[in-house]
Amino acid sequence: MRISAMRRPRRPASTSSSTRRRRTTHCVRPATRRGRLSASAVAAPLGAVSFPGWERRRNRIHRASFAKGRTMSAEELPSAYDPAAAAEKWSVAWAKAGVFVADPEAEGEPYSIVIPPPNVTGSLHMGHALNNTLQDVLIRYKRMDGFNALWVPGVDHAGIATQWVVRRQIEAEGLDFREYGREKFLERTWNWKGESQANITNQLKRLGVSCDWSRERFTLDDGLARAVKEHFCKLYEDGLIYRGERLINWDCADQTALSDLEVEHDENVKGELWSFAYELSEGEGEIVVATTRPETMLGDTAVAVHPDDERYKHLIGKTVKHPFVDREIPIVADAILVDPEFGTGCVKITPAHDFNDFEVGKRHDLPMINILNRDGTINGQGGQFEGMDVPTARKAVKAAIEELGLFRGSKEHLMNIGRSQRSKAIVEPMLSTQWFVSMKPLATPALAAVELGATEFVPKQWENTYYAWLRDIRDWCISRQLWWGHRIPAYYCDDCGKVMVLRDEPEACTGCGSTNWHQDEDVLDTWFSSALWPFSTMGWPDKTADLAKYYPTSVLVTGFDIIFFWVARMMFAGLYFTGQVPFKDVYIHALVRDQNGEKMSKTKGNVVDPLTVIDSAGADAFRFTLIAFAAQGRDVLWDPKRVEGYQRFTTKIWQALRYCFLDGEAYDPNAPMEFGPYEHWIRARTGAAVARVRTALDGYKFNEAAAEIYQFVWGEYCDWYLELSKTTRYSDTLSEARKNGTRHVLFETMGVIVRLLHPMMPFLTEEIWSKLPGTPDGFVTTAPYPKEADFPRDQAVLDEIALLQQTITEIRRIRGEMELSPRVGLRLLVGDDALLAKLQAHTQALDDLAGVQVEALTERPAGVATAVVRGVECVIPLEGVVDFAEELKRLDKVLAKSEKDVSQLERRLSNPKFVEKAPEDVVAEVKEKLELAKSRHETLVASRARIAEAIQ
RNA sequence: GGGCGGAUAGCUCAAUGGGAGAGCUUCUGGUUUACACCCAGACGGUUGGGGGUUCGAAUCCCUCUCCGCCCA
Repeated sequence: MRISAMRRPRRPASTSSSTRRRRTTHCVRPATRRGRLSASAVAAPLGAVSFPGWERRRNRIHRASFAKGRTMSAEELPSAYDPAAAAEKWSVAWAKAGVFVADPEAEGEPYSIVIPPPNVTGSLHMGHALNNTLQDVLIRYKRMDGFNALWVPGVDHAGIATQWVVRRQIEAEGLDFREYGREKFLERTWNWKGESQANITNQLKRLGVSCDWSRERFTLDDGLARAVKEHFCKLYEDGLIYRGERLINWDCADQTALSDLEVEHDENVKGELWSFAYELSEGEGEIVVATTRPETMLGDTAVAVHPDDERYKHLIGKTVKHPFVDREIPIVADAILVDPEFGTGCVKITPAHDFNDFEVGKRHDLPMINILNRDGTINGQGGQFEGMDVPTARKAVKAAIEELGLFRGSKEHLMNIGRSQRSKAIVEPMLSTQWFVSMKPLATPALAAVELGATEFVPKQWENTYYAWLRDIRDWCISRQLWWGHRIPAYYCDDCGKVMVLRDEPEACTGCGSTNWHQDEDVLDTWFSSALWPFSTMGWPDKTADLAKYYPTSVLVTGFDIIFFWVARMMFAGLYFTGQVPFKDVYIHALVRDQNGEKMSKTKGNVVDPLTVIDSAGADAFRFTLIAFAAQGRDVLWDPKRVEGYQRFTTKIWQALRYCFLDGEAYDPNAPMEFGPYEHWIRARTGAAVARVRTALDGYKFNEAAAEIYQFVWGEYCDWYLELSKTTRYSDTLSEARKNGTRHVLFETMGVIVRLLHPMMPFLTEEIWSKLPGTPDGFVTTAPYPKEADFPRDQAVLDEIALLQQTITEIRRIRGEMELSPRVGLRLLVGDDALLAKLQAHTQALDDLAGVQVEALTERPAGVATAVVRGVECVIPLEGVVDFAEELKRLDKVLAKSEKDVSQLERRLSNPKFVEKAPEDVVAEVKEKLELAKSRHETLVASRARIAEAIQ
């Protein structure tokens, strides 16, 4: 049964306070208010902003402002935060002031990061947004914390990826890529690079990153080209780069060699295991082999059997006849490759087109016959099949073999197909002359550096990935038959054929003196230049001030997908050329996926564009969302709802700021000020929050740092301190010094909040900082990061306010559960003098926040609701207000919970082994909990009995 | 074939051996103004299944199921 409506006067106990509040309110609402507000609303910058998501809201809020006519302070505060305007304003201001430009001569321990350079293939995706947000959090945190911080930005030419993009553009115009020509292509690609770089830079700036743009680099710029030449020449001189004919992965679409890492494998593709017979050259008989690639038989140079296989032992050393080309093929014994259990136990060997067969070829000194042209068609070695592409040749070979009667059956077979990561074309293993890096000597120190802890991965588990690759490393094919990239600094004499590897073009052949020479047409693998990034961007191979100050870098922030491609290669290049690891920490973050956990990709159409999110929610909310999602070792499943939530967080902060400014004019930082318990409390809580945020950031626990700030701002500062501050602000018994103290702490705490939050929400915090009174001039960007030691820890006041909070929460719960309107004024009768005294120190707060008047429990009214605070019974007289059957029901529910609490705690303590073996403090804690639970339970039982009695 | 990661409230995610939290959603009550993008309160869980270690397990070990990734 619902209570009868009983209007509760604002302050039942003291009507004076309510009139007083009105008076106070009048003080901050001068008669001229209306005129001022209209003017300021017209002048507000909001109208000029094109910001789709905020349009509706802004209009509404502005109408509300007109209607309400609130005055802030001497400086009118806009009624809503405008993220687009703030972003624009502060990006320009920071750039103009050069606050992110690092000075190696300046003081401060160095803290440096080099950006993982985005590819100039277009624009940035969510993964980049996450990656750069995390770096910005770190660099802003450290910069504020007194470090000499440098964050080097830049972009990567991304050879094959960019070439592919531009090639598609050319082909979309109906032109042939090869005919287009190298020179024209390069010109066009440079233009594209300019566009893409501008696009990326703009995106990064919109995100609010604090890179040092004066140091922006590009992997193909002059300085880095010099570094790459040095890299190549030094390794060559040291015998770690060689040119040789090896089996490589050939991309027939791009017509280039690829490294092992650039090949993706499609798993469990349905294919055909196709068998045919080779007839013995001499005598009767045949040997049956099976293959998934019948056309490769054109390059077969052996058939292998297991040496112990009785079926074929007698054939070892004999030959079979190739049906299409004039070639005798030996039958060899190979125990490593051949599994006698699989198929017929005979394996055709094509050393020039299969990695396993290549090894067999080396073991048995077999001829290696390349049957493919660069474009993937069959060459002259293929006889009658010359000129066909692979699929055509496959059909034709099968038909021809069937015609000869050598076909021996076919069955379905699941297999893996290698494809080019970029062109998606099927990769053909092919014998080819390329440049390689000897990896073993480079990998060893790179492994040791991580094993010994010179570089640490976070989370640590990624070190296993790194180890696994480096321990099983193969030589790195670095030449690419592309046009976009660093040209290999190798020169060939046209007369004597001498190979010269030089930092500068030769005047003449160093062998024969001829001036007829040509440079290698090929370019280097992109990662060959990226490997140098941490030091090439700082001026290496010169000895620069930047290198001296900022190298090795402090941390590399990147995704796990390029641990092999990039992280490992930077490690061995860094160690080889500088003798130092390139970074102390490697923070590996997750991939951003869509809500279904799928990788975002253009083909799936599930891509979320960072700029769209920034446009609708603002960079601050967007960044905060990414940070809150960035739990270690877990993928980020993008959820638009979360952005909305954090957008509301920005609003909440802004509204809190407006509250601080309510009588901002009255605040005087130089006037006398005193702090009350609430001021002492929030300052102690602030110190604790600062400590937690710092701990989280120091351990790369980005999501924890975000959660701590969110909880502190919303759950403590707004929900409690702001409400409690009203009791002081609107009081007419408290001194002006107390009120000034409250205003001071409101602003002071807001100042701490914006500094704590700045690395995550740079624009909002800078905007607020610029408006806060009592803060030093300058940007929050360069203000000191808060320290725990700045705030006194006052355990007594923490306990006092915790008690107040518990009491208020208990009463609110009773109100909620019994559906008592907040308008209904209640009395709270406390049955313990000590508790009563403590609560009476907060009568105003209990009235404002819980709507109760605190009194001693002298006589017990017939009908009450019961709250138990610290084991003490507090009753709320409810006669005529509430149905006691309801209260009985409610108490039964509470009792059930309380009983469960007690029995659980008792069970734990009744276990002698627990008391014996568990740490003392744990046992003591449980005992204490039990005492509390018991006394609470007893009180509740007694209360219930009294109510039951009253009903009868 | 080898390796790694994940499975926790309806949803998205936290919680590094001391009886599981947040946001969103849902439900109840509230606009006497910092904020309805708000406030107050409630509901919601055999932490994928099974076994083990331990006084005590979401957490450590084994095993099974499902999902994702890397390598060969």
